[in-house]
Amino acid sequence: MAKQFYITTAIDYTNGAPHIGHTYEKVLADAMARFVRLTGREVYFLSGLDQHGQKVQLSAEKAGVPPQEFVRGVSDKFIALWKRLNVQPDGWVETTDPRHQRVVQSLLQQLFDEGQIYKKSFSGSYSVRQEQFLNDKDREPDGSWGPQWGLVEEREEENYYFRLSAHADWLRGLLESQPDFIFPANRQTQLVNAMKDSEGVDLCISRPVSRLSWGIPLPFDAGYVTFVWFDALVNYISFAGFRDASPDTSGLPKWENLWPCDAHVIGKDILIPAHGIYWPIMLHALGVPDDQMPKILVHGFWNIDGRKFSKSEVAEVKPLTVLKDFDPHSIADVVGSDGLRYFLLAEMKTGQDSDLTEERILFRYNKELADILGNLLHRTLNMARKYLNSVLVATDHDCEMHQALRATVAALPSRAVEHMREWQISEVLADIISTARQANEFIDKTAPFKLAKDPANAPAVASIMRHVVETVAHLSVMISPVMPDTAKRIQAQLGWTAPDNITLGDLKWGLLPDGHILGEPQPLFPKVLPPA
RNA sequence: CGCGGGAUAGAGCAGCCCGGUAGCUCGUCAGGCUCAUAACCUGAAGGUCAGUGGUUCAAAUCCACUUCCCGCAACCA
Repeated sequence: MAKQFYITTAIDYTNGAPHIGHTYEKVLADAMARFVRLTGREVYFLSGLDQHGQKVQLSAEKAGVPPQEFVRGVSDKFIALWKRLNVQPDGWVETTDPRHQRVVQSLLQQLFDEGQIYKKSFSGSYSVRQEQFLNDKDREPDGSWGPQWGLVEEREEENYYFRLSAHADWLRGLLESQPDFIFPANRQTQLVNAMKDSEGVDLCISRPVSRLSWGIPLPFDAGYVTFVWFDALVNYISFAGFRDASPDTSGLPKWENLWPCDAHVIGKDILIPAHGIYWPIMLHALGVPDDQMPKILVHGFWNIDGRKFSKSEVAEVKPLTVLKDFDPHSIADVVGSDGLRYFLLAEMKTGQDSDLTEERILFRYNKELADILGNLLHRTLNMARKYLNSVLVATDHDCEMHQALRATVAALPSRAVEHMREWQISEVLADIISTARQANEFIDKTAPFKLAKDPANAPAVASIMRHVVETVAHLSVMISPVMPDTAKRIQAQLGWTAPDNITLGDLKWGLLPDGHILGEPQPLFPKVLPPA
């Protein structure tokens, strides 16, 4: 079996409800997965949730429920949102899964046995209320500890550490020899720079059970649980069937078919140090060879009014007219789940930051989706019904404009593949909308609504209609990775269904055969107008 | 001299790697069309490409410096 295309997302922390940032990343990865499938390659898409840790434990206590119950509630919110937005991973991570815990413990035991994990003590300022050590970053401008920390005292604690520093030179070498380890390239530069002045610092991987009980116990010391890194990051391999000799591997894929990962899709906030330093070094320490290192795709953030997205600042945003707020559900309520998917992927150039504004959301929806694409289908089906009784027939009629339209459509797949080499989905979408514009222009220039007045022009009218309808059929397939529901709705109106396993290579002119009967026109994207 | 990104028509962006008198979408103004979700198509106005200096026959594009904006700053044990 050929190696599958393996794509993952960061796993989201189950401490609060999903917001637009979580949503973008999952929609991006989902569209990437669907696109790669459209090229004919098998794909395994993994996503999920990080459920352990201090904050979850505290939030659960505050809510007065056991952590399991708290985590379940938040997890279900993520699951419901992904379902609504057609984010469909093949594998689903929940770090409380026993299959995951077994792999984590096995890895830790291996590293402990090899002497890569050791115990040492640390002393520092400790906030009793927040149950955590503080550092200088947490101080107020005047150097004092803020009231949110409560009583701060000096405390000493023993913990387990992973010998991260022992592998720093190896990582520097890897970054030099594999310049495409991280995309976009400037992120790799940033990482290399960040490592220049790195000192010999090791990674703390544990917490005493007395402080943190909601986690995976260390296999070699029952007094501690695993702290974040060896729990969360390991999901990428534990749920990929790594070390699947354990008794229960039900539902897990075959490791040999997946690894190495083709794209760890993450936000720029967790590249350094987690995914850029800890993760490759962990893999290296575990014996993963250099040519089996994963690829990392770093995406940007959504800004609101030019500033970083933050809950406290949302209130200062200029008033919205039709959106309730920028919650993913609120946006989908107005422009639909595909409208939201389209906006997120059309608006952001993969790897960079973008602004999130109501104006842009409505523009993308009303102008591009409703006016250009939706209206194209609508006007065409309407004319086909009037002039052709909705039946496609063969004619010899042809001219330069027909040829030009066919050429544009024929070039779409290869252009899309080219753009997707750097995951520029926004460019693929721009091509699709541009093609729809060309089809609108084609209609205006050839004017079938005028030709139809004279029966002698019947072949020309039939040919024009057929060209536009065929174009829309191609567009429906091209746009399906981003708007899966819309693709189906377009096809339903065309009276056509693309085969489930259709690939870009199947997109030859003539998807709709002679005698094909078109369906009824129905506005695809009802306009969203602000209240008067 | 901490690191990275950005500064291009009223707005949002592309072009910069591989120098050759600036492009896309929206908005504005004017026109066309009438099949269509008051949708579609065409044309026009609008920019000395943040600033200064340098390299060059020629710079938005290369180099240096400056200004402003955004984000990050691994050791949260």
